[in-house]
Amino acid sequence: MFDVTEFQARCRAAGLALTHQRQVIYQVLMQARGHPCPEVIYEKVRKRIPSISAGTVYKNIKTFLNAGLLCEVTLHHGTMRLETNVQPHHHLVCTGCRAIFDVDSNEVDEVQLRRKPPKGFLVNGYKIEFYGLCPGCRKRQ
Amino acid sequence: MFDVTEFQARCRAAGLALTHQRQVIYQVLMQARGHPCPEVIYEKVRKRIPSISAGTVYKNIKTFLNAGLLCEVTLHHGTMRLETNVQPHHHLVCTGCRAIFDVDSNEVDEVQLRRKPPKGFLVNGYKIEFYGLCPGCRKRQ
DNA sequence: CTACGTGCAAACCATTTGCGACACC
DNA sequence: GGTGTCGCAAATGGTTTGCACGTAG
Repeated sequence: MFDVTEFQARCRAAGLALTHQRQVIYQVLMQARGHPCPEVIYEKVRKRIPSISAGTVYKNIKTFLNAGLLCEVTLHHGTMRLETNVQPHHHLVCTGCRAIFDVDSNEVDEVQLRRKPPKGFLVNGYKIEFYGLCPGCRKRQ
Repeated sequence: MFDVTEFQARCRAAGLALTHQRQVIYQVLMQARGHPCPEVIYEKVRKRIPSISAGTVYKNIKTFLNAGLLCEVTLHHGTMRLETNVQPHHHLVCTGCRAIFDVDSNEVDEVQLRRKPPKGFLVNGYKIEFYGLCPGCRKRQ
């Protein structure tokens, strides 16, 4: 699951100091189910380091994003949804409670743009979001 | 482009009063290039109705969303990105400047989940987001 | 005339920033 | 020992809310 040695190595590779706070934040991120937002992370981290500040959590999340240790679920502005799964994959989103589930790349067919993208746009990849209702929200309706 | 009569009809159908503010907001939304956030809309509306308040714009955007006159680009929390194109379609997102372009459904292949979604999840549809760099951001790099 | 819509101002929440103190390397 | 990191607290930015007044139906 969480491998300190590997985390150390990755930090060193990125030129980042290996602080206790960072280890805990990363560990919490890895162990978090779903695709937590920074606030949730902050809450969980605070259980282990009560004195930690929100600023530190936000700063380190940004640092991890820059270092490629973390991914943002979408690129749109707003509340971040995070995941340590850096491998390309897709998402299944509940339109009711906005829960997010992972869908492996090999579970869906390859997609290709039939036409050329607009003048000069360079396409690097894509993500698919499937929408629907999770079991809980289905019952509630 | 903007058809007052149709807007009237849609408002009546949804049981909404036809106010001047609403007409201007909707018109601005329709004429807006890209996928504007509420703030941008607010700015543009304010040029025509300087006395309008941000609250009114936000309230009406919510109203339009409920009435199905408007779509949110993503379901994730945070800053809204809006579009009046209610037809299903996909997006091309610039990872540099976060600009969003539309991609018509018939420009990409149909996608199917190869495996069953998690226990009891009911899938209604999907959206594809292509990522890349727009011409402007390509130059800048 | 009455319910719905508007403007205003304050509140809210997530996130960012600046800075002095502290810890990793 | 010096740069990078932390904690704190204040600032910011987007969005929401409550309420008194105004207007569409």
